[in-house]
Amino acid sequence: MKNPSTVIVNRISIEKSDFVVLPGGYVNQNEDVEAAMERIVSESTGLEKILFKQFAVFGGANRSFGNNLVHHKVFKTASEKAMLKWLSKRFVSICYLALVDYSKIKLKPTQFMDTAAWLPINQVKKLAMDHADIVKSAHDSLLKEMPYAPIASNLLPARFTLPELQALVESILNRTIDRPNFRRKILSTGMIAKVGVDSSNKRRPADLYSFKHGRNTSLIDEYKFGF
Amino acid sequence: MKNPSTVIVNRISIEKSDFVVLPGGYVNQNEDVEAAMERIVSESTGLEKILFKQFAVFGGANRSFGNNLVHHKVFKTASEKAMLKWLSKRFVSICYLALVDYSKIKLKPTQFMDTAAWLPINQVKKLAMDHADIVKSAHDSLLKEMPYAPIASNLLPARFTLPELQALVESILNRTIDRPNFRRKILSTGMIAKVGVDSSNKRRPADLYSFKHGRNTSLIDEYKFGF
DNA sequence: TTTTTTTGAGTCAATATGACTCAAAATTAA
DNA sequence: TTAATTTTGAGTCATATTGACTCAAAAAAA
Repeated sequence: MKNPSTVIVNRISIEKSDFVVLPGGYVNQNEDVEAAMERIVSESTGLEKILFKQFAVFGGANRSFGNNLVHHKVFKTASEKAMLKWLSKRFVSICYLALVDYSKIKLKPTQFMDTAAWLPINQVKKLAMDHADIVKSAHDSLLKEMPYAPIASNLLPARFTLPELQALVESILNRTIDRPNFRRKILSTGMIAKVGVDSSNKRRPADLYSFKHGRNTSLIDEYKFGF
Repeated sequence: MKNPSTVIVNRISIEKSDFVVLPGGYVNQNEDVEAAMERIVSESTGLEKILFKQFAVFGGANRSFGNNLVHHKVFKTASEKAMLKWLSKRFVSICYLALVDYSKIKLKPTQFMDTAAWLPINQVKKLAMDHADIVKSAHDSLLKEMPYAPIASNLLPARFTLPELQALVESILNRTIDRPNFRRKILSTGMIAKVGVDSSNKRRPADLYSFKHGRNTSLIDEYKFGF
Protein backbone atom coordinates (compact mmCIF):
# COMPACT_ATOMS: atom_id res chain seq x y z
CA MET A 1 0.00 0.00 0.00
CA LYS A 2 1.49 3.27 -1.05
CA ASN A 3 -0.93 5.62 0.64
CA PRO A 4 -3.95 3.95 2.14
CA SER A 5 -4.81 6.78 4.51
CA THR A 6 -7.36 8.39 2.28
CA VAL A 7 -11.11 8.81 2.49
CA ILE A 8 -13.78 9.49 -0.12
CA VAL A 9 -15.34 12.92 0.13
CA ASN A 10 -17.98 14.90 -1.75
CA ARG A 11 -17.98 18.60 -2.34
CA ILE A 12 -21.17 20.62 -2.18
CA SER A 13 -21.17 24.17 -3.52
CA ILE A 14 -23.91 26.70 -2.88
CA GLU A 15 -23.22 30.28 -3.75
CA LYS A 16 -20.02 31.05 -1.89
CA SER A 17 -20.53 28.26 0.63
CA ASP A 18 -18.42 25.19 0.07
CA PHE A 19 -18.77 21.91 1.93
CA VAL A 20 -16.51 18.92 1.92
CA VAL A 21 -18.38 15.99 3.43
CA LEU A 22 -18.28 12.24 3.70
CA PRO A 23 -20.55 10.41 1.27
CA GLY A 24 -24.05 10.07 2.66
CA GLY A 25 -27.72 10.11 1.85
CA TYR A 26 -31.22 9.32 2.95
CA VAL A 27 -32.80 6.04 3.90
CA ASN A 28 -36.05 5.60 1.99
CA GLN A 29 -39.26 4.71 3.82
CA ASN A 30 -39.33 1.12 2.63
CA GLU A 31 -35.62 0.48 2.39
CA ASP A 32 -33.27 -1.42 4.67
CA VAL A 33 -30.82 0.95 6.32
CA GLU A 34 -28.05 -1.30 5.06
CA ALA A 35 -29.52 -1.32 1.54
CA ALA A 36 -29.59 2.47 1.58
CA MET A 37 -25.94 2.54 2.56
CA GLU A 38 -25.07 0.10 -0.21
CA ARG A 39 -27.08 2.12 -2.73
CA ILE A 40 -25.30 5.34 -1.79
CA VAL A 41 -21.88 3.70 -1.90
CA SER A 42 -22.66 2.05 -5.21
CA GLU A 43 -23.82 5.36 -6.74
CA SER A 44 -20.61 7.06 -5.74
CA THR A 45 -18.05 4.33 -6.27
CA GLY A 46 -19.59 1.48 -8.22
CA LEU A 47 -18.53 -0.88 -5.46
CA GLU A 48 -20.81 -3.84 -4.77
CA LYS A 49 -20.79 -6.71 -2.33
CA ILE A 50 -17.94 -5.52 -0.18
CA LEU A 51 -17.57 -5.90 3.54
CA PHE A 52 -18.84 -3.04 5.69
CA LYS A 53 -18.93 -2.42 9.38
CA GLN A 54 -21.51 -0.23 11.06
CA PHE A 55 -19.32 1.47 13.65
CA ALA A 56 -21.18 4.42 15.13
CA VAL A 57 -24.29 6.58 15.19
CA PHE A 58 -23.91 10.33 15.36
CA GLY A 59 -27.15 11.73 16.68
CA GLY A 60 -26.57 15.06 18.38
CA ALA A 61 -29.64 17.31 18.42
CA ASN A 62 -27.80 20.14 16.65
CA ARG A 63 -26.17 18.10 13.90
CA SER A 64 -26.85 20.19 10.83
CA PHE A 65 -24.91 21.77 8.02
CA GLY A 66 -26.94 24.89 8.67
CA ASN A 67 -24.24 26.12 11.03
CA ASN A 68 -21.74 26.05 8.17
CA LEU A 69 -23.99 28.09 5.93
CA VAL A 70 -23.87 31.81 5.31
CA HIS A 71 -27.48 32.49 6.16
CA HIS A 72 -27.90 35.95 4.76
CA LYS A 73 -26.86 34.78 1.31
CA VAL A 74 -29.49 34.77 -1.37
CA PHE A 75 -30.13 31.37 -2.81
CA LYS A 76 -31.46 31.78 -6.28
CA THR A 77 -32.21 28.59 -8.13
CA ALA A 78 -34.83 26.08 -6.99
CA SER A 79 -32.06 23.50 -6.81
CA GLU A 80 -30.08 25.71 -4.49
CA LYS A 81 -33.09 26.39 -2.31
CA ALA A 82 -33.85 22.68 -2.06
CA MET A 83 -30.24 22.01 -1.15
CA LEU A 84 -30.32 24.76 1.47
CA LYS A 85 -33.40 23.20 3.05
CA TRP A 86 -31.74 19.82 3.03
CA LEU A 87 -28.54 21.09 4.60
CA SER A 88 -30.46 22.85 7.37
CA LYS A 89 -32.15 19.66 8.58
CA ARG A 90 -31.10 17.87 11.73
CA PHE A 91 -29.17 14.75 10.71
CA VAL A 92 -28.84 11.40 12.45
CA SER A 93 -25.97 9.57 10.76
CA ILE A 94 -25.65 5.81 10.90
CA CYS A 95 -22.01 5.37 9.96
CA TYR A 96 -20.40 2.56 8.04
CA LEU A 97 -16.82 1.96 7.06
CA ALA A 98 -15.14 -0.20 4.48
CA LEU A 99 -11.57 -0.63 3.36
CA VAL A 100 -11.12 -0.54 -0.36
CA ASP A 101 -8.39 -0.45 -2.94
CA TYR A 102 -8.64 3.11 -4.16
CA SER A 103 -6.62 2.37 -7.27
CA LYS A 104 -9.54 0.31 -8.56
CA ILE A 105 -12.29 2.83 -7.91
CA LYS A 106 -13.68 5.42 -10.27
CA LEU A 107 -15.49 8.07 -8.25
CA LYS A 108 -18.67 9.67 -9.53
CA PRO A 109 -20.79 12.59 -8.29
CA THR A 110 -24.24 11.66 -6.96
CA GLN A 111 -27.73 13.11 -6.66
CA PHE A 112 -26.86 15.50 -3.87
CA MET A 113 -23.11 15.75 -4.24
CA ASP A 114 -21.32 17.78 -6.89
CA THR A 115 -17.89 16.20 -7.00
CA ALA A 116 -16.25 13.16 -5.48
CA ALA A 117 -12.61 12.92 -4.55
CA TRP A 118 -10.05 11.26 -2.30
CA LEU A 119 -8.96 13.27 0.71
CA PRO A 120 -5.75 12.35 2.54
CA ILE A 121 -6.57 11.52 6.11
CA ASN A 122 -4.26 14.22 7.46
CA GLN A 123 -6.58 16.80 5.88
CA VAL A 124 -9.86 15.64 7.40
CA LYS A 125 -10.10 18.84 9.39
CA LYS A 126 -11.39 20.40 6.19
CA LEU A 127 -14.56 18.33 6.51
CA ALA A 128 -17.81 20.06 7.37
CA MET A 129 -19.87 19.55 10.52
CA ASP A 130 -18.51 16.72 12.66
CA HIS A 131 -17.31 14.58 9.77
CA ALA A 132 -13.72 14.75 10.98
CA ASP A 133 -14.92 13.18 14.23
CA ILE A 134 -16.61 10.47 12.22
CA VAL A 135 -13.36 9.66 10.44
CA LYS A 136 -11.58 9.53 13.78
CA SER A 137 -14.26 7.25 15.17
CA ALA A 138 -13.98 5.02 12.11
CA HIS A 139 -10.25 4.69 12.57
CA ASP A 140 -10.60 3.83 16.27
CA SER A 141 -13.22 1.24 15.48
CA LEU A 142 -11.08 -0.21 12.73
CA LEU A 143 -8.15 -0.72 15.07
CA LYS A 144 -10.39 -2.24 17.70
CA GLU A 145 -11.98 -4.56 15.16
CA MET A 146 -8.68 -5.57 13.58
CA PRO A 147 -8.01 -8.65 15.68
CA TYR A 148 -11.49 -10.03 15.05
CA ALA A 149 -12.89 -9.29 11.62
CA PRO A 150 -11.49 -9.54 8.11
CA ILE A 151 -12.79 -6.19 6.93
CA ALA A 152 -9.42 -5.91 5.27
CA SER A 153 -10.43 -8.69 2.92
CA ASN A 154 -11.89 -6.08 0.57
CA LEU A 155 -8.33 -5.12 -0.15
CA LEU A 156 -7.02 -8.53 -1.07
CA PRO A 157 -7.62 -10.68 -4.11
CA ALA A 158 -9.06 -14.16 -3.51
CA ARG A 159 -5.54 -15.54 -3.66
CA PHE A 160 -2.79 -13.52 -2.02
CA THR A 161 0.74 -13.91 -0.73
CA LEU A 162 1.81 -13.53 2.88
CA PRO A 163 3.93 -10.46 2.08
CA GLU A 164 0.83 -8.89 0.51
CA LEU A 165 -1.23 -9.59 3.60
CA GLN A 166 1.54 -8.26 5.80
CA ALA A 167 1.84 -5.04 3.81
CA LEU A 168 -1.91 -4.54 4.20
CA VAL A 169 -1.88 -5.13 7.95
CA GLU A 170 1.13 -2.86 8.30
CA SER A 171 -0.69 -0.07 6.53
CA ILE A 172 -3.73 -0.46 8.77
CA LEU A 173 -1.71 -0.59 11.97
CA ASN A 174 0.66 2.06 10.63
CA ARG A 175 3.76 0.23 11.82
CA THR A 176 6.24 -2.27 10.46
CA ILE A 177 5.97 -5.92 11.41
CA ASP A 178 8.73 -8.49 11.70
CA ARG A 179 8.22 -10.77 8.72
CA PRO A 180 9.05 -14.14 10.29
CA ASN A 181 6.94 -13.36 13.34
CA PHE A 182 3.99 -12.25 11.23
CA ARG A 183 4.20 -15.41 9.19
CA ARG A 184 4.42 -17.59 12.27
CA LYS A 185 1.40 -16.01 13.95
CA ILE A 186 -0.88 -15.91 10.90
CA LEU A 187 -0.12 -19.47 9.92
CA SER A 188 -0.53 -20.72 13.48
CA THR A 189 -4.11 -19.40 13.55
CA GLY A 190 -5.00 -21.62 10.60
CA MET A 191 -7.20 -18.90 9.12
CA ILE A 192 -5.54 -19.13 5.71
CA ALA A 193 -4.58 -22.09 3.57
CA LYS A 194 -1.94 -22.45 0.86
CA VAL A 195 -3.61 -22.66 -2.53
CA GLY A 196 -0.70 -22.38 -4.94
CA VAL A 197 2.40 -20.48 -5.88
CA ASP A 198 2.69 -16.98 -7.28
CA SER A 199 4.21 -17.53 -10.71
CA SER A 200 4.24 -13.86 -11.67
CA ASN A 201 7.22 -11.59 -12.17
CA LYS A 202 9.10 -10.29 -9.12
CA ARG A 203 11.83 -12.22 -7.29
CA ARG A 204 11.52 -15.50 -5.50
CA PRO A 205 8.02 -16.99 -5.98
CA ALA A 206 5.77 -16.58 -2.96
CA ASP A 207 3.17 -19.06 -1.79
CA LEU A 208 -0.43 -18.11 -2.52
CA TYR A 209 -3.01 -18.31 0.26
CA SER A 210 -6.77 -17.95 0.66
CA PHE A 211 -8.87 -17.28 3.74
CA LYS A 212 -10.51 -20.54 4.78
CA HIS A 213 -14.22 -20.22 4.12
CA GLY A 214 -16.36 -19.68 7.18
CA ARG A 215 -13.38 -19.98 9.45
CA ASN A 216 -12.70 -17.94 12.54
CA THR A 217 -10.43 -15.07 11.57
CA SER A 218 -9.70 -13.83 15.06
CA LEU A 219 -6.08 -12.96 15.70
CA ILE A 220 -6.42 -13.16 19.45
CA ASP A 221 -7.56 -16.09 21.53
CA GLU A 222 -11.14 -15.09 22.07
CA TYR A 223 -12.15 -14.20 25.58
CA LYS A 224 -8.78 -15.03 27.05
CA PHE A 225 -6.98 -12.15 28.64
CA GLY A 226 -4.23 -13.79 30.62
CA PHE A 227 -6.48 -15.41 33.19
CA MET B 1 -23.48 -12.41 41.00
CA LYS B 2 -26.19 -14.95 41.51
CA ASN B 3 -28.00 -14.59 38.21
CA PRO B 4 -26.79 -11.78 36.04
CA SER B 5 -28.19 -13.17 32.80
CA THR B 6 -31.38 -11.19 32.83
CA VAL B 7 -32.74 -8.39 30.66
CA ILE B 8 -35.37 -5.72 31.23
CA VAL B 9 -38.51 -6.19 29.16
CA ASN B 10 -41.83 -4.41 28.77
CA ARG B 11 -45.15 -6.06 28.09
CA ILE B 12 -47.65 -4.49 25.75
CA SER B 13 -51.21 -5.80 25.74
CA ILE B 14 -53.77 -4.96 23.09
CA GLU B 15 -56.93 -7.01 23.04
CA LYS B 16 -55.69 -10.59 22.84
CA SER B 17 -52.32 -9.59 21.38
CA ASP B 18 -49.46 -9.65 23.85
CA PHE B 19 -45.94 -8.36 23.20
CA VAL B 20 -42.85 -8.72 25.27
CA VAL B 21 -40.28 -6.24 24.03
CA LEU B 22 -37.04 -4.56 25.05
CA PRO B 23 -37.43 -1.05 26.44
CA GLY B 24 -37.52 1.53 23.70
CA GLY B 25 -39.04 4.77 22.51
CA TYR B 26 -38.87 7.67 20.14
CA VAL B 27 -36.19 10.25 19.62
CA ASN B 28 -37.73 13.70 19.68
CA GLN B 29 -37.04 16.18 16.89
CA ASN B 30 -34.72 18.37 18.95
CA GLU B 31 -33.22 15.72 21.18
CA ASP B 32 -29.85 14.00 21.11
CA VAL B 33 -30.23 10.34 20.23
CA GLU B 34 -28.20 9.58 23.32
CA ALA B 35 -30.37 11.88 25.46
CA ALA B 36 -33.47 10.08 24.23
CA MET B 37 -31.98 6.76 25.22
CA GLU B 38 -31.11 8.11 28.66
CA ARG B 39 -34.59 9.54 29.05
CA ILE B 40 -36.23 6.24 28.18
CA VAL B 41 -33.92 4.28 30.47
CA SER B 42 -34.47 6.75 33.27
CA GLU B 43 -38.28 6.55 32.89
CA SER B 44 -38.22 2.81 33.14
CA THR B 45 -35.48 2.20 35.70
CA GLY B 46 -34.61 5.46 37.40
CA LEU B 47 -30.99 4.88 36.44
CA GLU B 48 -28.90 7.96 35.69
CA LYS B 49 -25.34 8.57 34.62
CA ILE B 50 -24.41 4.99 33.94
CA LEU B 51 -22.13 3.73 31.22
CA PHE B 52 -23.78 2.69 27.94
CA LYS B 53 -22.47 1.29 24.72
CA GLN B 54 -24.17 1.84 21.39
CA PHE B 55 -23.64 -1.57 19.85
CA ALA B 56 -25.86 -1.97 16.79
CA VAL B 57 -28.50 -0.49 14.53
CA PHE B 58 -31.35 -2.69 13.42
CA GLY B 59 -32.79 -1.15 10.29
CA GLY B 60 -34.53 -3.77 8.17
CA ALA B 61 -37.24 -2.33 5.92
CA ASN B 62 -39.89 -4.66 7.38
CA ARG B 63 -39.11 -4.15 11.04
CA SER B 64 -42.55 -3.64 12.55
CA PHE B 65 -44.64 -5.14 15.29
CA GLY B 66 -47.48 -5.20 12.77
CA ASN B 67 -46.47 -8.72 11.81
CA ASN B 68 -47.09 -9.84 15.39
CA LEU B 69 -50.55 -8.31 15.46
CA VAL B 70 -53.83 -10.05 14.87
CA HIS B 71 -55.05 -7.72 12.15
CA HIS B 72 -58.71 -8.61 12.04
CA LYS B 73 -59.13 -7.80 15.73
CA VAL B 74 -61.26 -4.83 16.64
CA PHE B 75 -59.37 -2.16 18.49
CA LYS B 76 -61.83 -0.18 20.55
CA THR B 77 -60.32 2.55 22.66
CA ALA B 78 -58.50 5.54 21.25
CA SER B 79 -55.46 4.47 23.24
CA GLU B 80 -55.55 1.05 21.64
CA LYS B 81 -55.93 2.52 18.18
CA ALA B 82 -53.02 4.84 18.76
CA MET B 83 -50.94 1.94 20.01
CA LEU B 84 -51.91 -0.13 16.99
CA LYS B 85 -50.78 2.66 14.68
CA TRP B 86 -47.53 2.96 16.57
CA LEU B 87 -46.85 -0.76 16.47
CA SER B 88 -47.47 -0.91 12.74
CA LYS B 89 -44.80 1.62 11.92
CA ARG B 90 -41.46 0.68 10.44
CA PHE B 91 -38.84 0.92 13.18
CA VAL B 92 -35.15 1.74 12.98
CA SER B 93 -33.64 0.81 16.35
CA ILE B 94 -30.41 2.33 17.58
CA CYS B 95 -29.44 -0.14 20.26
CA TYR B 96 -27.60 0.53 23.51
CA LEU B 97 -26.56 -1.81 26.26
CA ALA B 98 -25.60 -1.33 29.87
CA LEU B 99 -24.74 -3.69 32.67
CA VAL B 100 -26.54 -2.94 35.89
CA ASP B 101 -27.13 -4.44 39.29
CA TYR B 102 -30.71 -5.57 39.02
CA SER B 103 -31.05 -5.91 42.77
CA LYS B 104 -30.86 -2.14 43.04
CA ILE B 105 -33.39 -1.28 40.36
CA LYS B 106 -37.11 -0.68 40.78
CA LEU B 107 -38.77 -1.10 37.40
CA LYS B 108 -41.65 1.15 36.35
CA PRO B 109 -44.06 1.05 33.39
CA THR B 110 -43.66 3.89 30.88
CA GLN B 111 -45.71 5.94 28.48
CA PHE B 112 -46.01 3.19 25.90
CA MET B 113 -45.28 0.12 27.97
CA ASP B 114 -47.72 -1.48 30.38
CA THR B 115 -45.48 -3.49 32.66
CA ALA B 116 -41.76 -3.80 33.19
CA ALA B 117 -40.02 -6.98 34.32
CA TRP B 118 -36.79 -8.94 34.29
CA LEU B 119 -36.61 -11.76 31.75
CA PRO B 120 -33.99 -14.50 32.16
CA ILE B 121 -31.79 -14.54 29.12
CA ASN B 122 -32.64 -18.15 28.31
CA GLN B 123 -36.20 -17.03 27.63
CA VAL B 124 -35.47 -14.26 25.14
CA LYS B 125 -37.19 -16.25 22.43
CA LYS B 126 -40.43 -14.95 23.88
CA LEU B 127 -39.51 -11.46 22.70
CA ALA B 128 -41.47 -9.91 19.85
CA MET B 129 -40.10 -8.94 16.44
CA ASP B 130 -36.31 -9.35 16.27
CA HIS B 131 -35.64 -8.40 19.88
CA ALA B 132 -34.14 -11.80 20.61
CA ASP B 133 -31.60 -11.07 17.87
CA ILE B 134 -30.88 -7.73 19.51
CA VAL B 135 -30.14 -9.42 22.82
CA LYS B 136 -27.86 -11.88 21.04
CA SER B 137 -26.09 -9.01 19.30
CA ALA B 138 -25.69 -7.19 22.61
CA HIS B 139 -24.10 -10.21 24.19
CA ASP B 140 -21.68 -10.68 21.30
CA SER B 141 -20.73 -7.03 21.46
CA LEU B 142 -20.29 -7.21 25.19
CA LEU B 143 -17.85 -10.08 24.92
CA LYS B 144 -15.95 -8.32 22.15
CA GLU B 145 -15.78 -5.10 24.16
CA MET B 146 -14.77 -6.82 27.40
CA PRO B 147 -11.00 -6.52 26.98
CA TYR B 148 -11.25 -2.81 26.21
CA ALA B 149 -13.98 -0.97 28.06
CA PRO B 150 -15.09 -0.91 31.68
CA ILE B 151 -18.80 -1.13 30.94
CA ALA B 152 -18.86 -3.51 33.88
CA SER B 153 -18.06 -0.60 36.17
CA ASN B 154 -21.81 0.06 36.51
CA LEU B 155 -21.94 -3.12 38.54
CA LEU B 156 -19.26 -2.27 41.03
CA PRO B 157 -19.23 0.21 43.90
CA ALA B 158 -16.55 2.91 43.83
CA ARG B 159 -14.41 0.76 46.11
CA PHE B 160 -14.43 -2.97 45.52
CA THR B 161 -12.38 -6.05 46.31
CA LEU B 162 -10.55 -8.18 43.80
CA PRO B 163 -12.79 -11.19 44.51
CA GLU B 164 -15.80 -8.97 43.76
CA LEU B 165 -14.29 -7.87 40.46
CA GLN B 166 -13.43 -11.45 39.61
CA ALA B 167 -16.96 -12.68 40.35
CA LEU B 168 -18.29 -9.99 38.04
CA VAL B 169 -15.93 -10.86 35.20
CA GLU B 170 -16.68 -14.55 35.69
CA SER B 171 -20.39 -13.91 35.33
CA ILE B 172 -19.87 -11.92 32.14
CA LEU B 173 -17.53 -14.45 30.59
CA ASN B 174 -19.61 -17.30 32.00
CA ARG B 175 -16.60 -19.28 33.15
CA THR B 176 -14.50 -19.66 36.26
CA ILE B 177 -11.15 -17.92 36.49
CA ASP B 178 -8.08 -18.98 38.45
CA ARG B 179 -7.89 -16.54 41.34
CA PRO B 180 -4.11 -16.01 41.53
CA ASN B 181 -3.87 -15.61 37.77
CA PHE B 182 -6.74 -13.11 37.67
CA ARG B 183 -5.16 -11.11 40.44
CA ARG B 184 -1.77 -11.13 38.75
CA LYS B 185 -3.13 -9.95 35.41
CA ILE B 186 -5.44 -7.23 36.71
CA LEU B 187 -2.80 -5.80 39.00
CA SER B 188 -0.13 -5.93 36.30
CA THR B 189 -2.26 -3.68 34.08
CA GLY B 190 -2.21 -0.99 36.74
CA MET B 191 -5.83 -0.08 36.00
CA ILE B 192 -6.85 -0.30 39.66
CA ALA B 193 -5.22 1.02 42.82
CA LYS B 194 -5.50 -0.14 46.39
CA VAL B 195 -7.53 2.36 48.43
CA GLY B 196 -8.06 0.56 51.70
CA VAL B 197 -9.13 -2.62 53.39
CA ASP B 198 -12.57 -4.15 53.56
CA SER B 199 -13.38 -4.11 57.27
CA SER B 200 -16.82 -5.64 56.88
CA ASN B 201 -18.07 -9.04 58.00
CA LYS B 202 -16.97 -12.18 56.11
CA ARG B 203 -13.64 -13.96 56.65
CA ARG B 204 -10.17 -12.58 56.01
CA PRO B 205 -10.31 -8.86 55.16
CA ALA B 206 -9.81 -8.16 51.47
CA ASP B 207 -8.02 -5.17 50.02
CA LEU B 208 -10.24 -2.48 48.52
CA TYR B 209 -9.48 -1.11 45.06
CA SER B 210 -10.71 1.64 42.77
CA PHE B 211 -10.35 2.10 39.05
CA LYS B 212 -7.72 4.72 38.41
CA HIS B 213 -9.42 7.79 37.01
CA GLY B 214 -8.94 8.34 33.29
CA ARG B 215 -6.64 5.38 33.02
CA ASN B 216 -6.53 2.89 30.18
CA THR B 217 -8.63 -0.10 31.16
CA SER B 218 -7.64 -2.36 28.31
CA LEU B 219 -6.95 -5.92 29.31
CA ILE B 220 -5.00 -6.70 26.17
CA ASP B 221 -1.92 -5.02 24.83
CA GLU B 222 -3.53 -2.78 22.29
CA TYR B 223 -2.79 -3.50 18.68
CA LYS B 224 -0.36 -6.28 19.45
CA PHE B 225 -1.35 -9.65 18.14
CA GLY B 226 1.77 -11.72 18.40
CA PHE B 227 3.68 -9.87 15.69
C1' DT C 1 -7.97 -24.14 70.67
C1' DT C 2 -8.87 -26.21 66.38
C1' DT C 3 -11.10 -26.24 62.03
C1' DT C 4 -12.93 -23.93 58.09
C1' DT C 5 -13.28 -20.31 54.86
C1' DT C 6 -11.46 -16.60 52.33
C1' DT C 7 -7.70 -13.80 50.66
C1' DG C 8 -2.90 -12.64 49.32
C1' DA C 9 1.56 -14.35 47.69
C1' DG C 10 4.62 -17.48 45.35
C1' DT C 11 6.36 -21.45 42.30
C1' DC C 12 7.27 -23.65 37.93
C1' DA C 13 6.65 -25.93 33.56
C1' DA C 14 4.67 -24.92 29.12
C1' DT C 15 3.77 -21.59 25.76
C1' DA C 16 4.09 -17.28 23.23
C1' DT C 17 6.64 -13.40 21.87
C1' DG C 18 10.45 -10.30 20.09
C1' DA C 19 14.68 -10.00 17.84
C1' DC C 20 17.38 -12.17 15.27
C1' DT C 21 20.13 -15.32 11.44
C1' DC C 22 20.28 -18.18 7.45
C1' DA C 23 19.26 -20.31 3.13
C1' DA C 24 16.57 -20.80 -1.27
C1' DA C 25 14.73 -18.86 -5.56
C1' DA C 26 14.47 -15.57 -8.80
C1' DT C 27 16.16 -11.13 -11.13
C1' DT C 28 19.76 -7.92 -12.27
C1' DA C 29 24.47 -6.51 -12.84
C1' DA C 30 29.18 -7.49 -14.06
C1' DT D 1 28.31 -17.22 -17.27
C1' DT D 2 28.92 -15.71 -12.88
C1' DA D 3 28.26 -12.74 -8.97
C1' DA D 4 25.52 -9.53 -6.50
C1' DT D 5 20.86 -8.22 -5.08
C1' DT D 6 16.25 -8.77 -3.79
C1' DT D 7 12.52 -11.31 -1.94
C1' DT D 8 10.60 -15.22 0.44
C1' DG D 9 10.52 -19.24 3.58
C1' DA D 10 12.50 -21.53 7.60
C1' DG D 11 14.89 -21.74 11.96
C1' DT D 12 17.11 -20.13 16.50
C1' DC D 13 17.08 -18.36 21.14
C1' DA D 14 16.54 -15.37 25.11
C1' DT D 15 12.75 -13.31 27.39
C1' DA D 16 7.97 -12.61 28.75
C1' DT D 17 3.49 -14.46 29.54
C1' DT D 18 0.33 -17.97 30.70
C1' DG D 19 -1.89 -22.01 33.05
C1' DA D 20 -1.92 -24.94 36.85
C1' DC D 21 -0.61 -25.30 40.94
C1' DT D 22 0.86 -24.82 46.38
C1' DC D 23 1.22 -22.28 50.59
C1' DA D 24 0.48 -19.12 54.30
C1' DA D 25 -2.15 -15.37 56.71
C1' DA D 26 -6.45 -13.53 58.67
C1' DA D 27 -10.80 -13.93 60.46
C1' DA D 28 -15.10 -16.57 61.73
C1' DA D 29 -17.11 -20.84 63.31
C1' DA D 30 -16.82 -25.27 65.66
